[in-house]
Amino acid sequence: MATLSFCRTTDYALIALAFLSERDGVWSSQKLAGETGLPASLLAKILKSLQQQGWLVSTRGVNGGYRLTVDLNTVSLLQLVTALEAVEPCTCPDDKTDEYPSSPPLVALKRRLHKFLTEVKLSDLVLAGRRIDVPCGSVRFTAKRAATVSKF
Amino acid sequence: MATLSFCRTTDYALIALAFLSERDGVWSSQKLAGETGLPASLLAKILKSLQQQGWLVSTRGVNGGYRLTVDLNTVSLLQLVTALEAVEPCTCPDDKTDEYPSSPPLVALKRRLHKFLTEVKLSDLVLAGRRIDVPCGSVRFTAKRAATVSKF
DNA sequence: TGAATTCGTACTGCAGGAGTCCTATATTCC
DNA sequence: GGAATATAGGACTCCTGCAGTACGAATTCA
Repeated sequence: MATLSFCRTTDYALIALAFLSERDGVWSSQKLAGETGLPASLLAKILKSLQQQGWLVSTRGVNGGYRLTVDLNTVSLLQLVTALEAVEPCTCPDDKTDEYPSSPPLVALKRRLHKFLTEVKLSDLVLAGRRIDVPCGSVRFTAKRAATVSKF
Repeated sequence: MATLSFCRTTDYALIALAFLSERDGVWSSQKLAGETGLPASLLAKILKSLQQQGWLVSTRGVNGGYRLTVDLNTVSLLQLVTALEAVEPCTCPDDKTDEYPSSPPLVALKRRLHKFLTEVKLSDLVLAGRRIDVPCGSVRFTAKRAATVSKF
């Protein structure tokens, strides 16, 4: 189902960006996968997307790889999510691309979520993670797919 | 893709609940579908889920249907999302059901999202929608599927 | 009692996306 | 120049959300 969730792609991207932000230099997708424990195939795809966004610079060939070129303090969660999907920021909610009626409560929901995603910067998550102030009370989404369990 | 999105199920549920909260009486899924413009087949399934949550009471037979029995002020967005999926609230983030490492930034993200989802009550969305204070600046998720466009 | 209505459940099909894999291209080093 | 390495880009498979349909069970009403 996953009615609301961050999927693996977002998770992996966040992990990779956090890793790179704390380490200088060039990292190949293979090495990055080894260090972070993420599946290499998907990580490669994600890194390519991030490079296309201009957040990473890629170098081919021997000793090549990716290097972080953006300040995570300037990147919002919305930008990350947008970068990784077929998502477009919308300037006006009353456009007609929605197939089913965009009812008022739905619009209100959009606005809230937009605000939330915009306000959270990736650096916030990295720094918060470093502080390890992690009490219980988080959320876990359980997918039905055996190997896909955590959704965000 | 849909890395982060409310899917149709959540949207439809919200629309249906908002509709019922502003109208008293019993509504069959057929009538509700007619009034809201939602597909009857999926709406019927959603209503059943909501009934199983105890938010609606169902009556069979002629003049049967569903009736809202919960105060939307007491229902959070998290509860709605949870009710509609194979989602379990998690009491401790370090359980071992996650297949990939739950890195610190990821945990921080979970906490933020959990907080957001918990704080937004369904009544907030209904009331906000009624005020029609809807300036531009919302978000639109564009799926590739032709008839599926808006994701939340 | 029987007909009409409505929920409950199961089954099916389709489309799109997540995730994997394979090949082509670019770069470095010997 | 050739081998090794790494990104670039596509093609492919599988899963699942969405939707439709059909039949059975429960309830009302004539």
